[in-house]
Amino acid sequence: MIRRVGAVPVLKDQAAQQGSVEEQVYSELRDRFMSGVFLPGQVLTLRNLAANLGVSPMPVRQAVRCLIVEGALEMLPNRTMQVPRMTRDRLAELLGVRRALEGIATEAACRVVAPRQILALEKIHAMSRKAFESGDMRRSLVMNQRFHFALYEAAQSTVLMPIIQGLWLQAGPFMHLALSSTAGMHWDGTHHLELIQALRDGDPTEARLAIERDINKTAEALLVTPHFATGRVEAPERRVARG
Amino acid sequence: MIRRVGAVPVLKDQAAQQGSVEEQVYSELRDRFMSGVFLPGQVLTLRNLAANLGVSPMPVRQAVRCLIVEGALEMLPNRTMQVPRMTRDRLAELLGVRRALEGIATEAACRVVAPRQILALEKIHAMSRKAFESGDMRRSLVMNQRFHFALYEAAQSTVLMPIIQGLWLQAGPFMHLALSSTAGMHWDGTHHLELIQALRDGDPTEARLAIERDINKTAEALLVTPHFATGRVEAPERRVARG
DNA sequence: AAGCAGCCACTGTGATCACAGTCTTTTTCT
DNA sequence: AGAAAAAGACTGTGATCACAGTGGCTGCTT
Repeated sequence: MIRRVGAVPVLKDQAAQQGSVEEQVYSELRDRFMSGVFLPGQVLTLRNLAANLGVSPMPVRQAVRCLIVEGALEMLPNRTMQVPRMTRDRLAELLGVRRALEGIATEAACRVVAPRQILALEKIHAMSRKAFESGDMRRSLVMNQRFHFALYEAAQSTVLMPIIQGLWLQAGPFMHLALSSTAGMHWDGTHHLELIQALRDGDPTEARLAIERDINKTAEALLVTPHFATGRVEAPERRVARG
Repeated sequence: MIRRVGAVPVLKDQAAQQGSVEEQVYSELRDRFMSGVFLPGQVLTLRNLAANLGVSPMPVRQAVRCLIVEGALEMLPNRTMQVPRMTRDRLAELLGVRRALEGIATEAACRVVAPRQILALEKIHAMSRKAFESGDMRRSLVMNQRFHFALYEAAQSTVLMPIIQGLWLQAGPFMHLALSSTAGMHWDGTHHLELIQALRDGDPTEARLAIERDINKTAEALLVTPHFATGRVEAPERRVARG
């Protein structure tokens, strides 16, 4: 990638990283959504994102369009884009669909998972626990996400995986906003251990139940937070310097 | 919309139809996927689509990118785009997810559906039956799709609806290829009537079972067709005349 | 006549420019 | 001083151009 004067290239410009600039932008923006960089209600503009990423507005346009289609971003009637605010109803729906689809994915994964993958899950869970105990909720959340995705990846479903990723993408900004504070302290990874045991036992039904319990636990923690959409603006646009 | 010389404007250029050109293109392409205009394996190019729709390649680029993200379109390593071929495994996955999500949507719809909407469903079902009996499988399939979406729309879920649409979008080209022939003759709308009755009775569980039976019936019809991806090309690119 | 090299049409991608809206801010008038 | 109006900055959108990579076709060479 070509460095441009006056820009801050955030994208790794390692040789031939992968694919087109638009794909890199898309991937980078997804990461930001999943890791809580963007806040619910925050307004994004094409040119600001482009300048921030050190690329022209063109690839950003397409990436942003895709994010809108996925529901990760919202287009207001004014044609301005903002990361959606969360309502209780919408969150309940998202968690309900997650429960159904991640349950299916977990059953499928349990039938084909390799011992090596179970070990990887244990490792990720340990990192999540460690971050949790040291109070780094942000990191704990990211590792929790990696745990779930590592599990579903074992199912090798090209149908389920993109849909589940889309669900996390939609819930990402709110989850980080709600759980990065001390409100997230109610969560512990108990159900992850139950899941791992079920995988070892080769018991798909129990594995599914463990994941459902985990999602229910997350739901309990999320539904009691006071961060739902109200009338006021939660995260005003962070304007960049001009001139 | 401005008519351009030498082009065939397919998009309705009624005054201020809705939104941007890109949205119209996106909507039009979705309709084509859902109505069997595109065949599995068919290769699409930006400039051909643009010429065909009577617009510049720019809005088509973004619309196509969104379709790729949704899984309706596939990008080959050559960076050419083709509508994905279907495999038995992939179809089974799609139908499995459909069963889960449309089951949830049906239960939700059953709880809030209005008598007027049930009447609308009966009307759509009648049209589907009529087309079916007159041998117009293409139209029967489209009406069947409208039946399902009218049902799920009653659930008013902004989470479920886009996902279900995405699933139909992915299966659309193959369904039309497989069922437009006499192979689709095994299907009848029996389960639709059972569903309508369950809606009248206000019995969500029975409504869900009726939809699941309907999807299973579709699955039986689809899985016996010989149209799955093989080595040979099923639908070579339809090239347009060149100057 | 068969094989290989070179050419040409065509692909998606990215940048730049122009334009019509919207929203804020400033200016002007009462 | 307050309200209305106009000017200006900034938004997403679309069109056009340039470019590198790919594929297939043509025509020369052996």
